[in-house]
Amino acid sequence: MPELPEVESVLQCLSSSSPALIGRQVQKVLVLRDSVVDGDLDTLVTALTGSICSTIFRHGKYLFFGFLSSHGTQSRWMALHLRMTGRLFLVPEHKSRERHTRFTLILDQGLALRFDDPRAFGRVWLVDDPSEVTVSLGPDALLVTRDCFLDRLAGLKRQLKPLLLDQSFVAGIGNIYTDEILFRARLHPLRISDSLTSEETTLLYESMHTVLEQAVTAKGANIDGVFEAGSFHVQVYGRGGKPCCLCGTEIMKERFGQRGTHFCPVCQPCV
DNA sequence: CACTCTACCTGTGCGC
DNA sequence: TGCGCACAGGTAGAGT
Repeated sequence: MPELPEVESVLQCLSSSSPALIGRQVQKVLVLRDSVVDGDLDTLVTALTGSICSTIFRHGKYLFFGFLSSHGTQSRWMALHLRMTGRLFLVPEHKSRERHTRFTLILDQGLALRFDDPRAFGRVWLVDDPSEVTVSLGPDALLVTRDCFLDRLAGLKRQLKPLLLDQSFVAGIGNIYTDEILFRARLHPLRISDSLTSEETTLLYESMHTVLEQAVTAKGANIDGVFEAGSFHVQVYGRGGKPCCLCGTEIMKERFGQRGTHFCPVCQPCV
């Protein structure tokens, strides 16, 4: 599932590819499944056709593509969320369609930006300004400073797992990295945020930062070979019943808040 | 405010 | 072999 590190990897791939996405003009918009577009489909197709991609950035798990109209400076933005199984590729135009391709921008120079998504949860939509989306998000989990993190934590009384998953607290962390962060911080997923000592709070921030930095460097997670994209090795996610890499105890898998949660009952004691 | 549940999707892997 | 079904999970929105 693409979380912050995987989305960052997509961004860096699109930004560094040559020939680049930036500067490409959209010749045609192919919508192969209508539900991929949130909002009015015709409006999006009309706005993007003929426009030129001028910038790309990421906030949490969201990607934003800036477009300039070919005749003026009016800018529109395409927001995109990969959800669980979405993938983005900049490909030669003749490879612009696969079995699960939902949406494609046919570009100049024989290129295409292709959005594949087997489970079809991912979405693209048009916004006048990215802030329409980011206003409801917390700061990016990779960029948030320790002081800002501690400020946002203060006064909250919430279970750590749902808190880290809450995109309005910090943006970018999903189910996999939540489990990895809490394992590294040696904190039980159901610990209440206001019960943490200041040392534990700092450890939580440092763990979040370290795990995300390492995963970005590794270009995403590698989960028992399921994900080919990255090489970040998970220590608890998907390892229920297997030995903890620190103490050898069996990793537990339980459902907390409708989500599979993996943790070591010894390294992450319930308090 | 904090939490729970449901809907949205479809490929995978299990039991029978 | 093949069928049915639980499961995976990010987000929105409604409910407790």
